[in-house]
Amino acid sequence: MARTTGSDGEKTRSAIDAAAKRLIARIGYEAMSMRQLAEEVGVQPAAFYRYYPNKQELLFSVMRDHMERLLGAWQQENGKAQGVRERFAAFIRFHIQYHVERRDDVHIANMELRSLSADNLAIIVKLRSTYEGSLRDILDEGIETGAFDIADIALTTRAIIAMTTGVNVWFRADDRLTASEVAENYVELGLRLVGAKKIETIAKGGCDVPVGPKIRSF
Amino acid sequence: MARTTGSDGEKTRSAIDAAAKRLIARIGYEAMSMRQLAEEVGVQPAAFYRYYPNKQELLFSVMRDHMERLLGAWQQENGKAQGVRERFAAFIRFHIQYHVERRDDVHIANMELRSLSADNLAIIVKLRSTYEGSLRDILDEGIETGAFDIADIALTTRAIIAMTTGVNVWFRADDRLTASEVAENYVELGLRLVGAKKIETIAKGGCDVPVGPKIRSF
DNA sequence: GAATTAATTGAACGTTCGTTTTATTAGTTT
DNA sequence: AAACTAATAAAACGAACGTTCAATTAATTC
Repeated sequence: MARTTGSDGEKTRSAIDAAAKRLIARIGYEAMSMRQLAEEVGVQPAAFYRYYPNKQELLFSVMRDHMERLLGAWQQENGKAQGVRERFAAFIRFHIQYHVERRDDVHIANMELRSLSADNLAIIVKLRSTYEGSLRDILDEGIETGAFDIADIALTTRAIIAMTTGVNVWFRADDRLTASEVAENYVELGLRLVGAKKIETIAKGGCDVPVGPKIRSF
Repeated sequence: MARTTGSDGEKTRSAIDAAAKRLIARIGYEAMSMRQLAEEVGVQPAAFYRYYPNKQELLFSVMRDHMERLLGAWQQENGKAQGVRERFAAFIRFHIQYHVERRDDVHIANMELRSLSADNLAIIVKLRSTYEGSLRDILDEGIETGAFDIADIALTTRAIIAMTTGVNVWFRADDRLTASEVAENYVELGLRLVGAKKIETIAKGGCDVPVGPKIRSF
């Protein structure tokens, strides 16, 4: 046999992408064989090479696409919020929602950096630090305006990224908490981390009574 | 050739362990070949099988040993601290110090779970949740005694674990912060996360003025 | 010093790896 | 309907994989 009836380059390409994401997220890039990928797509291994020059380029493409989509989505969201506190909350909401919605993409981006070639790694790391830098900018602004109380910005930025990204490890859609409930919990945790003062508190010069979300664990 | 002069089973075993940890941490379990490992040790590939039945058992051994060492070390540390607040601080200090001291072990434990067989995974996951459970116990106690203010214990536990474990990703020994400086910063962040009240505050029924460590970022 | 055990080598096993080449058919254009 | 392009299959490439086996030498025991 050769070309199959109803075969379509675009459909095959996206089928390859989808299958690759699933497989890489599940078993890892190194563990995924091209034959495994081909079978998942329902095609012979050789067909892959019409769409990508090699396995490495597939991984890079998946990660680059994800990072650019992530950055674009956040830039769109970033403009909406008014005030540092709300911008900070918006970042955390966005970050967690996005992570939950595109689990595989995010998981690959977090786990497969070491499988990238040196050149590709440099590109992805740059995109990643652009994204993380946008959180840092919010913390900077929060300090300048006096809304936040932060001892070490770089360290706190990393702490928040790690904390929120960690959701991806344990979150399941059928859990007791929905994605937005988790997000709201993390907004509160984040506000605590940055030492956010209540808006009235800043004006009055008073002090905060900690208020958390109403959801309690069992 | 056959047995080499000065060859010693114990030394070879620990050389294999050390090389394996380095390699797996650096390039990953799947990416590490037995020939690569053997060369790193300075031995022929076949020599490995005198010490481990197969590659999987090596990974499992590395991870089990690490988890048991971690648990043992924390149990030793756990008894010392007085009061919930100090116990909590001790956990964070311990966790970060241990992570910094045994980077490779921790990195492997975090990254290579998916490369374990089902049976081995179950054992490691159990050890892991025992460790994380000991943090949760501290949070529970903090809530009961009124020292902490936490909306969702399970979620906050995970947030703290993720935040502190994340140190391993970016910490370098030659960074601007020493391990214990980082640890102290994270103790403050942790206390914020759990809504810890100052000891005097609890008695007086007053409110907190956030106080962070003195180290500022540049 | 002979017998035994410990530690390793060198060569090979069959399998799977990522990838390439060539041929063949499906769809599109002229 | 002929010519052309797109999309695939089938088969094979050499290299590398984890692992096994038999032979060999070093160290230890008797």
